[in-house]
Amino acid sequence: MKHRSSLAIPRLGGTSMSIREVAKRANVSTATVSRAIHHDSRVNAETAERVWHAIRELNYYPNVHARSLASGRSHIAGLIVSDITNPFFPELVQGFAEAALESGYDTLVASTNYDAARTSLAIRRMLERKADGVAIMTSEMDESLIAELKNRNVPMVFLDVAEPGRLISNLRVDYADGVGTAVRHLISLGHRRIGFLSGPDNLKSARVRREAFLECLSNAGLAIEDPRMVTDGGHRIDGGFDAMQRLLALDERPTAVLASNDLTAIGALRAIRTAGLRVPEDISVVGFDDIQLAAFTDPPLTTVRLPRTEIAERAFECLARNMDLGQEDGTEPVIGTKLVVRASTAPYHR
Amino acid sequence: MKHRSSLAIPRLGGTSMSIREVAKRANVSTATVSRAIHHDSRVNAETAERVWHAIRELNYYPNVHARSLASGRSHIAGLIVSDITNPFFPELVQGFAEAALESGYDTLVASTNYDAARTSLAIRRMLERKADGVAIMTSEMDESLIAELKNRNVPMVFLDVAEPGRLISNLRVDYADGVGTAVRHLISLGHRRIGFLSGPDNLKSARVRREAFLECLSNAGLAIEDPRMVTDGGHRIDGGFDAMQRLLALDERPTAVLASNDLTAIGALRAIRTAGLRVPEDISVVGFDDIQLAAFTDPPLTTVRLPRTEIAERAFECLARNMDLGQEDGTEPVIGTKLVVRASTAPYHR
DNA sequence: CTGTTAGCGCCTTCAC
DNA sequence: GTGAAGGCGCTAACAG
Repeated sequence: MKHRSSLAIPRLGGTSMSIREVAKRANVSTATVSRAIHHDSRVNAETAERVWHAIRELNYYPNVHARSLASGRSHIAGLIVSDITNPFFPELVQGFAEAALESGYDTLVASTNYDAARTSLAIRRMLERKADGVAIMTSEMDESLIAELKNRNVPMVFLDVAEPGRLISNLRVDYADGVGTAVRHLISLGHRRIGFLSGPDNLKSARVRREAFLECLSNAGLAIEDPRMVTDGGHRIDGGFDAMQRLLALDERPTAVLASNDLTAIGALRAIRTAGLRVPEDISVVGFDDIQLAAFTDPPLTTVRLPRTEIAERAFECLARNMDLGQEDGTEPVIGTKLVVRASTAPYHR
Repeated sequence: MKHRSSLAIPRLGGTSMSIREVAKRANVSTATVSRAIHHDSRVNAETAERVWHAIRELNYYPNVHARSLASGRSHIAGLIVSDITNPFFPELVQGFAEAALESGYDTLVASTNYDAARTSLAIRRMLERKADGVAIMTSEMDESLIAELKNRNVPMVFLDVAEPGRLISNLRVDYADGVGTAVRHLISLGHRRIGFLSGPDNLKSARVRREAFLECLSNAGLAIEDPRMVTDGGHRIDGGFDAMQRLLALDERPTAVLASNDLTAIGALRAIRTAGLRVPEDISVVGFDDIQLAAFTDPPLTTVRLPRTEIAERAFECLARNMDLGQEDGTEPVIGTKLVVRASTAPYHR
């Protein structure tokens, strides 16, 4: 019989005790301990109590790796985001991780940095760690890697970029509705010349918002003539700043602008003030997302709230449906938005 | 001989191929495959190449759980933060995760939400997942759980709250220096009545900043007479807003204020503007941290930069030192700060 | 209701 | 330089 040398020097990671010692202590087999831990109804209540007693006494807890290996389930939920540094994501991560935790899952977060190579890496890590399900909350996705996940029957949930299918869910955000509400809000305030600070064109959600904006204006009989009224703000503060400056330089500058996200709107706020104009007296500004900061800009930003915590929770629910409930089909919950009126919008007055 | 039923229905998580199939394909034993994977110098170069070829052909990658189980190392680095939703942390998480990834570690992030119970839970999870090292970047720490990590020889690194020791490192931020630079900056601009928006008193780093402020003023012969010039902003935007209002209500209001963090400063900015005053013309404001947002407030915030990415990288380095280099002692790197002068400070003029 | 036992996939000593 | 084989800690048949 071979023994792993029982080192005198404590090796890193230390030595934890195993199910066997609990078994010995409780005078049962390891199988029974395992059952007791999993609250298997077949074990005698008294026996179970004895086992739990031993567990507590020994301060034992299971080795998840052994468990994963034997059971084939890792109890890890993957979450892939674009950039945790973008204020949109932390709440998403938090909400997801929390929901996961409640169901006994740890969350493995990966950031793609909007980069294809890192996206592959992220998915690779999910595969390696054998994530039981993966939420992909980014738009840059690598089809072949996704296929790999699909092949291995890993449930997935996307944010607005996929069709639901077997083990694949999709959260559908009703951007059009959000944009519509915002535009109608501006129109009802008397604005007629409304500009749009769009997001990156390769972002589907950004395209959807822009299209919705255009359509909405057109429906209201306010179709845009000057194409320069729609300009790219890149979904970032500096981009929004530059884009707004472009709008301000127009002969007929807008009396109100809608931004594709809050960061852009914040940049716009600054550009307007830098130009010596006031918000909302001279120009009204509406954002999109309602990041925490939006309530604290100057003036506080009127914006369309995208409920990130709800998105996170729904996303996990979709996965849990497949992971824990044994369903094989995907779903497509719709995520609503809500206009939050603060102080960056006001009635038009010439 | 018993077989695990080879299901017709693909079970979740799918079936991945194992080292054995690679071995077969490369006409070697599993041991050799294992060695090749780990670049063990004892394997013949040609053999190794054959193995790698097979690996690529089969698109094989190792099962980390089996690996962890057998090797006793999880290649997981734990990171415990207070609140990922606080703008201070995302960059920290990102920097840490990136550094970890480069060394082949995945990061397990846990959020304590400033709550003791959740802190225990976080540490418990680290233990369960057998993290090879844990960075604890929060101040609420549970001594007994920490002891548990210590017992199991899990390397740890703290941010400014612990003494270094065996397998324990500590990052020491030179807050005093940062505060000093900021105060001297204000003094050199001619300010004499300087207020301080402090942080929560139970936060060691907040206390250090306040003490440093007091001492610095006193050294400059500007010791504060009115205790109301130092008031708690709670390290949050709304707290900063309220705190600043209190300062503004003073008979002799300050001509400049230093905030214990940027969030507080942002709240102060708003309070000042709301009161009809201007920054920096009427009051200068200095923040602390230099969160991304600081560059985009109005006016852009002069602040003391706390290099979060550097902190993150150093933290991982400390762990790696124990995890990978086999060192047993801890270290205590000093993290410097740097004054970033933007537009929220200006010379005093009556 | 409980015990026995064969793996899960990999690493690692030992023998060749 | 390579192979054989035990064991990491746990789960899940299967047998009682």
